[in-house]
Amino acid sequence: MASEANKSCLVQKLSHYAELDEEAIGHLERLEREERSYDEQQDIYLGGDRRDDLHVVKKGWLYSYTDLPDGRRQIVRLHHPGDIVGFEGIAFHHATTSVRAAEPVVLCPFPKSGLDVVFESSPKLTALLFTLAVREQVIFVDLIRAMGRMSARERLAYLFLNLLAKLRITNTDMTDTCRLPLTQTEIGDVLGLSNVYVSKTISRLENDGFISRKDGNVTVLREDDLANFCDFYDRYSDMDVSWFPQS
Amino acid sequence: MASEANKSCLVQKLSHYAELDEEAIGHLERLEREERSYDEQQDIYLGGDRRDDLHVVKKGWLYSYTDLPDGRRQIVRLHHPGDIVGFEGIAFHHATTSVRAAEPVVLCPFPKSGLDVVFESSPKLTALLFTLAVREQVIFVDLIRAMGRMSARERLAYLFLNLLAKLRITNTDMTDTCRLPLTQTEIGDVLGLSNVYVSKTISRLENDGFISRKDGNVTVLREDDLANFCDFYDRYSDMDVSWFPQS
DNA sequence: CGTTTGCTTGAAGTAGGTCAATGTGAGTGG
DNA sequence: CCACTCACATTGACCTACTTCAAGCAAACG
Repeated sequence: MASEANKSCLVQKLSHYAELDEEAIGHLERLEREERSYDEQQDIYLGGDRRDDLHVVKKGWLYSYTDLPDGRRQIVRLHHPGDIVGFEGIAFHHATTSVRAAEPVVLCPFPKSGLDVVFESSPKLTALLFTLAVREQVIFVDLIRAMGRMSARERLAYLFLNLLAKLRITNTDMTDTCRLPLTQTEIGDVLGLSNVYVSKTISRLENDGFISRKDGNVTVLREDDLANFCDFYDRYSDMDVSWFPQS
Repeated sequence: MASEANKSCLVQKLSHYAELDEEAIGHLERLEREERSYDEQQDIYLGGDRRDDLHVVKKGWLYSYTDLPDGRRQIVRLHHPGDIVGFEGIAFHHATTSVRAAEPVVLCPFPKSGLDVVFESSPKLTALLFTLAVREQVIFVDLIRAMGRMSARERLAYLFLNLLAKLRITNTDMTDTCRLPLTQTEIGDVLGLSNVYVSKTISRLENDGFISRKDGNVTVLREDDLANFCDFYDRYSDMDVSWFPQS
């Protein structure tokens, strides 16, 4: 169906970790049958909503966030093409976070039951999804570590490196530059900082020659130094798939 | 095998969410065949270690933590009886965190392959474990929210409430008091605070009549007020298990 | 071409950190 | 049973990384 060039991001991402047969690929492509577009800053759903479907991200960045009663906000996860949004809906009847488009996006909604089919027919895909869920936990742990014990400078370094590592999985041609369609207020809400201090700290990182900025793109200039500086581990490139069932 | 009274904590915990048949229970009990004791402050394993087995907690509290190169430490997870420790080992060859006993503990080690058996023979148990992995993500998200956007006072309130909610699952007779076998330095390392400020903040919470302390126990005096104060959600009591396969 | 939205920069305020002294059991050895 | 120690908790004084407030600016947009 899909040409090699614009192969589904989801398939592309999952294939990075395990070889999938025709049947498994068929299952995945069926999850992306329907398409829906959303405007920049539009909420896809809100925390507390009753949820029955998940989404595959086809295009654009979005994020999951929660508001505190008094208006403080925390962004807890950035979503990129190939990600599945709304997995938490499997464990709870109601959404625990809200999801918003950071820029114009295209999503493919599919019902929870679409996953049942995957679980029942492909042990290998089940193992992979399970592994991804566990990997996600590790990424949260890294963020907790950054927010609990690192300075603003280190947290920003962590954010940039993590973005690069993640995006490289689906953009194999990517080098050290990536688009950053987030306001500084949003970046602050990811890292638990104020927009003002994000601005000051990014400027300092730039002056010190660690990164550079141009037209909403960030370039990481001294990746090794930065990784060392914030003790960064790439959680995307190698996972243990040796125990997966054959099919 | 086990009498009703000292039924396995793992079985007890999982049974809270879904009815398990004899066979499934048998699988779980097999995971707790072997027992091993550890002293207070002893490390079970260290981040970076090659890991081939997981552990069921039989007795005592332990925690997962990571050190930064310069000695700062972040505790990322508290483990209690009935928890499975080391799930992350499924996604990576090497441990991503270290695990240490907060007090004398008893663990039941079992090989990764013990899980394979579960996956292959019980779809229902697989679904449950998957759901628990997702639920764990939500709990991490709550912690990220607390660390990113809440004051020390709110974070401590969150910690106490979360502990109560979690422990009530396996201790059905528990009311509003729980043991707290952690030093204030350890509590600080959980919440991203210094030991000194933990001391000051807990004292304030006590003076204000929210909690009381006695012999290493904490009592939550005004649970509703506290929950309101830190916008707490109990993630333990109700999960969506409606979609689970029948067996 | 005015309005809005986001970035920058500076000045002033504060939550929480660090340092240091003192207190207080719990365990240990004599 | 007492002295000694050691690990923790407490408390106060001082410090700083961050926040908040506020003003000015630039780019995007109707």
